[in-house]
Amino acid sequence: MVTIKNIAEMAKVSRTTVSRVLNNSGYVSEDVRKRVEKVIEETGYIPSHYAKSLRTKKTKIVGVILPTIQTETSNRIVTGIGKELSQQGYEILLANTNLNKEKEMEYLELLKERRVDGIILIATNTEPVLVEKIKEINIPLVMIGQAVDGIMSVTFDDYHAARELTLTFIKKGHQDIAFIGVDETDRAVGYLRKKGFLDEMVANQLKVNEEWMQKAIFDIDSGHDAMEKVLTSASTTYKKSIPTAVIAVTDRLAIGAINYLKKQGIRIPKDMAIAGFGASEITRYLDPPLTTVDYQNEKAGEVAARQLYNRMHAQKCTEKVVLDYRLVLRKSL
Amino acid sequence: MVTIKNIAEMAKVSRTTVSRVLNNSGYVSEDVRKRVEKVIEETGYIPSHYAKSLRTKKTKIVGVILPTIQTETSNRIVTGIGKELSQQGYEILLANTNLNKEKEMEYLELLKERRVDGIILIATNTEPVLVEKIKEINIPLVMIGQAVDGIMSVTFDDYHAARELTLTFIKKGHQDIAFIGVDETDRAVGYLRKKGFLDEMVANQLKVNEEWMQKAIFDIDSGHDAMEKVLTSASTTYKKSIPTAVIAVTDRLAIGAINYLKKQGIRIPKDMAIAGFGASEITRYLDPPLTTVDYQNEKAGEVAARQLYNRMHAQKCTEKVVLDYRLVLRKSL
DNA sequence: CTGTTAGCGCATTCAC
DNA sequence: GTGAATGCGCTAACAG
Repeated sequence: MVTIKNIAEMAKVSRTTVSRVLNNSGYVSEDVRKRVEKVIEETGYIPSHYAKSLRTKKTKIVGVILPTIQTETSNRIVTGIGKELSQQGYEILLANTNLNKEKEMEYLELLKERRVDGIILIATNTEPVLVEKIKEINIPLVMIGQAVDGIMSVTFDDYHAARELTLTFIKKGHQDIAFIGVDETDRAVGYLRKKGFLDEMVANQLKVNEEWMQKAIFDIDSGHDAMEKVLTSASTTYKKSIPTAVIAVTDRLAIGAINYLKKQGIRIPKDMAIAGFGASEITRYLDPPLTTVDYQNEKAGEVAARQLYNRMHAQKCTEKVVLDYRLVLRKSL
Repeated sequence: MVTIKNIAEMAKVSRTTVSRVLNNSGYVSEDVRKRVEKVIEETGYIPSHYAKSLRTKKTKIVGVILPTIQTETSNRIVTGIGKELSQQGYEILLANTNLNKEKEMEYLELLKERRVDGIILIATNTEPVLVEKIKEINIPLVMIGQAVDGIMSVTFDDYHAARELTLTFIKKGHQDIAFIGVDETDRAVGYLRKKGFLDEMVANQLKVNEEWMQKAIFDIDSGHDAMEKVLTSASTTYKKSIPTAVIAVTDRLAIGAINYLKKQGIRIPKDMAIAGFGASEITRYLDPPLTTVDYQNEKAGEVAARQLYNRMHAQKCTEKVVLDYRLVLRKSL
């Protein structure tokens, strides 16, 4: 492997000079520069970035911890991060936990070991141990999707999105609305979206039937099963009534629910209106197209990256950014 | 930042000894080890990986170059790579070209600069400049999705998958089959899948109507438009006939096509049978469920990672692996 | 404008 | 078992 030393010898200059032309720093006369560049060209020399890092204390690497790469949300966020960061000459070290919470902690250590300049954490939980660890490793970090005191974050306005979506249902005349949620340890998706729904119902003097509130996990089939439970529970209670609408906290859950509804011959939106969250691409092509909430995930990634960049360069930067959302009203409602 | 030197001083041993306990190498007496470990624990010392790399010439990082992270295919491949590699203590440096071919070359240089131990390239083309660059940088590399002489690769059996899928259509009685492809510079998806289709048609003495062979790009709407062209061209020719089936080279294209068909009131599969490639999750939940080809992308990622690992450790490893596929027959056919 | 010197944090001889 | 010495490839004072 050819090094800066070799180049220096071949060009009959000092290593410092080579370093100077490499980094365009300091003054180098035109002919010396030419000479050095020629040698570099000939040898195909490419400087070692980590040797440089050892000196400069900057790796120009940002670690991105995510729960799974297999969702559109993650994809878009990572795309956004990548676009923004690559412009600044940073690369991304991928840390995919595959939904394993323990790995989140491990990766935090690992990224510290790698001396990444910053970390972006696409979070699914806000447990104290995690928060503690984050503060312990002491690396600029911004969290996406969940907000925690003392940690920079970019979040979505889950609460108000849920409220507005619910209100839209109500305005359309729906009073009996079912809800498919997820565990509340996911504060953003599990807790806030549910709270938004409930608060808006109450604000409109509407009761919520406990049996129509189902909890699912993050996959399509789970949405199917939750929908089934809503309808079968309805038929076994004294009320014998059925909701006229259902809100699912993710598009995938909504897709699962739709699947069940279609199997039962329940027409959408005539017999049952439905909506999801996330604006995944496919929702536009469903039959009928699904009403959903667009959070502009890619933008979230960009914003987070920019926040991190500012933080890494000790510029002023707000602690918390809450991103806007956009209701995407389609035929399913 | 606390370093190995500090630890050594605090534990009243030499740096060498600290290094020994860190790497479990050489002999260290039990009490000295305890002492050192205690100091490490107290200080929260985490060794610098890149300083280590400078000495060992191993970064334990693998670069993954991909055209886009926004497709299920990529996701699954990356997931597979990640699972396999993390077991071996490697991390992934993400290089997302966002479908920009020039960036492919840039990233190759960049990864060289970062001194990654190996590279996995999810390729969309096999242009000579790219191949040349790959050989020039001289880093263990395995390509996924495309095969090139002299480069290790993991590919899918696109040709035979296309043939078998086509044969399945024919056996169901279809003779007039349309085809939605992509540009042939993508040898695997564009060229091989098309060739498989054509060869199988010919092998069964079936003619292919030129106007039913449409070329699209990689998005859903493009599938919609291609389908439209197939049907409108059909109605303007002297034949006045319409195909009874259509094969799209990706699931997304198929979804777009289905969208158009439904708008036109054409029933699937009664009036028009259809199939795609890729086995994306959603195909299972479409109405009707879409027949497709499962390439086991995650496995491809794993295999590629294992191949790369072997290559990096100078073990014997086959140059080219061709993965099996599986037809997923569903109601759309 | 250019070279000398020094050292980043670590692993690896080679002595003892 | 342990330590001293050395150098990986690079940048950053500091002279000149």
